[in-house]
Amino acid sequence: MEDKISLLNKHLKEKGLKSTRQRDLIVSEFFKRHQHLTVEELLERVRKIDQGIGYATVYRTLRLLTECGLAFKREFGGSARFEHSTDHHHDHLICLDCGKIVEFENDRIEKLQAEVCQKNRFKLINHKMELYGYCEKCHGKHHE
Amino acid sequence: MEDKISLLNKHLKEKGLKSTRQRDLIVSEFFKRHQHLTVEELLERVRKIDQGIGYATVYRTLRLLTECGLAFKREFGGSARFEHSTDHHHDHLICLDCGKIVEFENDRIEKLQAEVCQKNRFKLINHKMELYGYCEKCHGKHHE
DNA sequence: AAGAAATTGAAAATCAATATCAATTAGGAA
DNA sequence: TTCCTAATTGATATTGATTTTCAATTTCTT
Ligand SMILES: [Mn+2]
Ligand SMILES: [Mn+2]
Ligand SMILES: [Zn+2]
Ligand SMILES: [Zn+2]
Repeated sequence: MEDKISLLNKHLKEKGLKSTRQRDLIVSEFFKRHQHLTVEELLERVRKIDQGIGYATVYRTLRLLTECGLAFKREFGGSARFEHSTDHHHDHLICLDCGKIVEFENDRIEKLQAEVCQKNRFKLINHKMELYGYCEKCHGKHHE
Repeated sequence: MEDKISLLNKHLKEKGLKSTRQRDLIVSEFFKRHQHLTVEELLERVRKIDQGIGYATVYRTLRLLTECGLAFKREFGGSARFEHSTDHHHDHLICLDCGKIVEFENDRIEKLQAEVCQKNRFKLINHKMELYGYCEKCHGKHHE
């Protein structure tokens, strides 16, 4: 977390941007743990500490983090979610019932995706793979 | 196309829904060829034939087709796109420059996805896989 | 032909996200 | 420190896509 914040500060300096009480709070809450948060959820958390944080400021801060490569924006449907950026690419399993998100990496799939692109003469830039289903707990529920 | 329309009529009867001039036109334009159309694009086409079609009616008709399994809704970013439903599941390659959409099926990837779900004890319901990049033509352009 | 229920188009409402703007704040220069 | 300017903030308005509302019209069954 410290290195992430110093990377951000470096970015701010370079771009002539400023460090503010609100920005610092939002960033430090965001980096507390690796999760996939909506703007709304992060806003809720920072407001527990500073009542007056504006809605737009959270949007702006997450955009800033995304732009400087410290956060990834995910569009799973509904509101966008943001997570800490990671060294390795990963994809997601999403529970249709409770919303649980599980991350996975699968090199074999990635290789096959590259093959598909080659076959179709596409230069692959990025991809989105989301597996939707029911997590163990929720699947159990459905069978009473 | 005929069978699709008779399937739709069957669905309408069952649900006590009606066949209208507008609905029929929108449906027949939609089924003319297999494409991935936005509401806007389909509206444009039907308005060449009937000026007065309202855009809410196109939304409503595409929702109807989706609900009765005759259309798939795709969310590639920006406005939603709709395509004819197909027997076999397929995924998409999307050109970031010209928007070209190429369909593909890859059983090996599907198998691996199922494996990932098993490993994580998820019951897989559906998935989304979109490969974004540059088609041959557009990749060429970028290297002048 | 009559009547009930569905449908239509226009306009308003919704939802997530972005832009606007006056007031405030940060941080480098003096 | 104090000044100054540019960046930032929060509230609010706006946007873009989609859905809803509603009065007028149409369909379809009797
Ligand atoms: Mn993740
Ligand atoms: Mn398709
Ligand atoms: Zn679950
Ligand atoms: Zn292209």
